[in-house]
Amino acid sequence: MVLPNQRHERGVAEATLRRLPLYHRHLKTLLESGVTSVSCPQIAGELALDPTQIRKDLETTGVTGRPKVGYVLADLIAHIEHFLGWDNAKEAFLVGAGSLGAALLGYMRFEEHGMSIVAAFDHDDAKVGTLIRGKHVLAIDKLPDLARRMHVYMGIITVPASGAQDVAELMVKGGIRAIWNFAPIRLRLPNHTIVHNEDLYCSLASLSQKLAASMSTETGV
Amino acid sequence: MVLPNQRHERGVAEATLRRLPLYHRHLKTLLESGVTSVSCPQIAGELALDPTQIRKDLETTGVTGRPKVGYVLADLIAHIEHFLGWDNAKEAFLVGAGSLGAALLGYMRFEEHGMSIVAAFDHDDAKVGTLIRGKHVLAIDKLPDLARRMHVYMGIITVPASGAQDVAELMVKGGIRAIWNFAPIRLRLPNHTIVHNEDLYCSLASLSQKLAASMSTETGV
DNA sequence: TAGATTGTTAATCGATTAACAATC
DNA sequence: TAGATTGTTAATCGATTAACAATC
Repeated sequence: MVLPNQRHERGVAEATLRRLPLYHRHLKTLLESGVTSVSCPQIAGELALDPTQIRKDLETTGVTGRPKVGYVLADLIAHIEHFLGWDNAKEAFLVGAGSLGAALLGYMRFEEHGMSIVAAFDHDDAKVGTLIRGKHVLAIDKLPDLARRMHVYMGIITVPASGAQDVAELMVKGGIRAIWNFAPIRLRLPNHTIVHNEDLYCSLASLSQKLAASMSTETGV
Repeated sequence: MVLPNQRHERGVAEATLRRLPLYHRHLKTLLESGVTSVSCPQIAGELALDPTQIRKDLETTGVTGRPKVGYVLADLIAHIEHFLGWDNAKEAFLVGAGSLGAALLGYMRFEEHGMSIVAAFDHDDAKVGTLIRGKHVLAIDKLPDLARRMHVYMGIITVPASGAQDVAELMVKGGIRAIWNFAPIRLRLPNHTIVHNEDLYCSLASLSQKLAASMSTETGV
């Protein structure tokens, strides 16, 4: 039997974490258009979602609103950004300067979303020492030391599946705690490491199944 | 009140659709190593998942096994591939030949996962007419006609958010039914269109929140 | 046969949705 | 005040997990 542990705060629902950025993006556009306050039913109408669900989601960020009025827009945005850690961007190392890695290195606006890629790593000597999208490419074996010295806690893996486990272990060795893994493989890491898998094949599966189902169901239309 | 409709088959759980590729990948490696049959408890042990959940997931593909023995490996793989539509790869058009688009064009093995990218589209005249990763880049306005003539039903959007809605509407106009959207924006499309959003900012949110939470919780360790 | 695993039904759990009092 | 919206509690829904009979 597991005793309740005060330290071990109840994790936030994954679904909520994935909806908050949606609200955030919409609220930012509202802010730009000069709006100063907003209500859940309003957001719900504009995003075609359920107002109660939105209220529950916003509640997790700790923001409070006023009946009849709604929320102060700037306040709401600030709460979401703080809750997601976006107001304090974490530096990240990216490993695997291939085409996908290069694309991510060039992604603008990760800074506004809690992450700043400060360097890339690759095992290819031809790439080491060069700049890709303005970011230095370093040799992989430098990673653990550098991560520790620079206090980098976030890593992105964009190497092929075959090399991902080794890269992940180097990251953990360097004290990295959160890994965004784009390699199509399940990493085996210590439990305290936070891993988010961005497995495109898994993602594609739901789309292809639904399309296949829709193609086979139709007989006439 | 909604009457039960035999045509409208109950949708498969999204979570199941996302786990099937995991099993598939693992089973393929088992197949390569010469294994011919496999049981749920075995898979569960190797992937650190629950055996009952795996059995339920496999059940949705329609495969049947034998008590005590398990499933015939080749049979199981074939059922997953058929269920996901991977045994009959759909042709796809990709719009937005930027760095992310180019990375996807170069992705090997989409063919084994139900999708074959046959051409790319871009509004940049400098790119139109060239080859990227061996795929022709065409002018965007050619898309609807070509999609209809070639019977292409799947589209991938890798343009910036500002252009995504227009691209999506062109796709729908061309008869495309399933869209894999990498642009960070919610598309407004007819209900019959299947959309899968691959919003990296939303995805990053869960990772950054968990990291931020873990950084703030620790006082000593 | 004994034992392990499938197939299936029931129980649990968590997230979504509904209901409603408090309040501005 | 009347009406709309928040905050919160209860009900519903669906997915996960457990239980167990059938079977090889």
